[in-house]
Amino acid sequence: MTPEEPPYRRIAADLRQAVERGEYRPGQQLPSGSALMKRYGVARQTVQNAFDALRAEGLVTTQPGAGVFVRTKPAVTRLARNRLSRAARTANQATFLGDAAASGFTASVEVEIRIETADEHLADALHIEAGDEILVRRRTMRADGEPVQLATSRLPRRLTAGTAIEQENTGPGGIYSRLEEAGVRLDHFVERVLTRPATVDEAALLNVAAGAPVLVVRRVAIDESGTPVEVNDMTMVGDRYELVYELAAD
Amino acid sequence: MTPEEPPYRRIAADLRQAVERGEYRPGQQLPSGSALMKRYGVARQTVQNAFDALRAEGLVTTQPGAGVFVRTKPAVTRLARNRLSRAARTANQATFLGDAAASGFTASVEVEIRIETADEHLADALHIEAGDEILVRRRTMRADGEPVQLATSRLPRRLTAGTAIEQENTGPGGIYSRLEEAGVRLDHFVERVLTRPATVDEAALLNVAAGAPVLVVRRVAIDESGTPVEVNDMTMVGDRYELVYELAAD
DNA sequence: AAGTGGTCTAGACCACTTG
DNA sequence: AAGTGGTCTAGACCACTTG
Repeated sequence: MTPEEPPYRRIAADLRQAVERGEYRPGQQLPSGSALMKRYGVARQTVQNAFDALRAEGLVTTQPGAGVFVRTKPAVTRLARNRLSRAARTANQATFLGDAAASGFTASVEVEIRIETADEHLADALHIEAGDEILVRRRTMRADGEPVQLATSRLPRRLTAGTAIEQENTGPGGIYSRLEEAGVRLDHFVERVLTRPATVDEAALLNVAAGAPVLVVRRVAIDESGTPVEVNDMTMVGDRYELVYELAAD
Repeated sequence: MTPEEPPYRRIAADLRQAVERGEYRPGQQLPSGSALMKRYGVARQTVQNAFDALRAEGLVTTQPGAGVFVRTKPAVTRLARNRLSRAARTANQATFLGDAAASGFTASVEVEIRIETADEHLADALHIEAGDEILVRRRTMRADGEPVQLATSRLPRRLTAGTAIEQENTGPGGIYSRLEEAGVRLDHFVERVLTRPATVDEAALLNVAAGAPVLVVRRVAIDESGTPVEVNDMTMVGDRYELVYELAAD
């Protein structure tokens, strides 16, 4: 670390404060690189370093050819993740479509369905044998056309063969309702939540900067006998999601 | 966007693949900037851009004066956040210390206790009047000496006056047990989880790069009459936490 | 003492957007 | 046509770590 703050950080701090004071509102353009070079008497790279820092913080977005703009905080998609009860399922259609509608978004989902065989990790998670057939549903969820979530569900093929779970449209209540119709009694779900920087592939699919925070949720559905029947890996754009959980006191 | 990939991205991609192939193991040093300048025939800044990209992804850490190193993935602190039941409380001491012990960390907590008055937002969240006295407990949690979480609890002073909640050490079961002893019947907790890039202040307190993902959790404790009795805002280092929630199927 | 990553200057070219 | 952000070169200095 240098003993005194490097120039690019001072420039970044000045711009940050200006935004916080409301001098530049969300969506508005910040001074251009050239303007800042003159104002501070620095080289191009120094201004670029300041822009990079502000972008990493998520305070601004940059549009090459156009300018640097204060980020408009998008309305949060509130995902009441405890809304997986039977009652909620029979009322709603698919979970994501319900959540998006509740948040005022136009939702769309793209589904790719495949039959694969389980590798060791997945076989372990689903209590099946490696090499067993599994049904894979890969989905891209969009809100107002913008991709906001990638999700991959995997279920033992033995549970899904001949059901609407292998169709694009799984019908009212989604795959959980179809599982129960097929005789599976769901008992509970376990969700593990973590965050990390987006990988390069995720960044491309979700249209965010590489390294931008994503929420990663693995949900496992467990039946009355304690057997896992579905593993759902979800990757959500950090900006667009807020997960809500309710926990009993006893 | 340039039509062909800029040189710094190709350098970053090469290094990423080398790490993925296992050529450089976690903790090991990557080739130095000078070595890469020669190997690729590029300027210092170009190598620096590659390093910056890999750091944003969280793949490497850089130590000025020493080198660029493959990040060692730290053992995850598994926070079974559904462990707020009465039974678990009476068994454990404080929640964080229990979690850390279960994950094999040496935990330490630094507490700062203050009495403040509620601003409008907080008064709204706690169902009290703006200006009412509140007890504020600001904590920094460390695992093996490294800061991993900042937490700020706020409770109406009326509930905490004369209890151990206003002491540094709140005793067995923590503040929830003290609240129940004082006649508060807890009913449930609501946790809202989101992620965002660390602010500059948080980054300094948590010893991470500005913009690194943090998990932000707001927990509200609600009593049997539906009144919120505590608001706890937590900021966790993204790398170090995995939150676990269990949801009933009906 | 030699090597490291971080930052800087001054100047250049590029693809792109805006009026 | 003028302006924008992104990237690059070539060279420099700095504080720091390593042997």
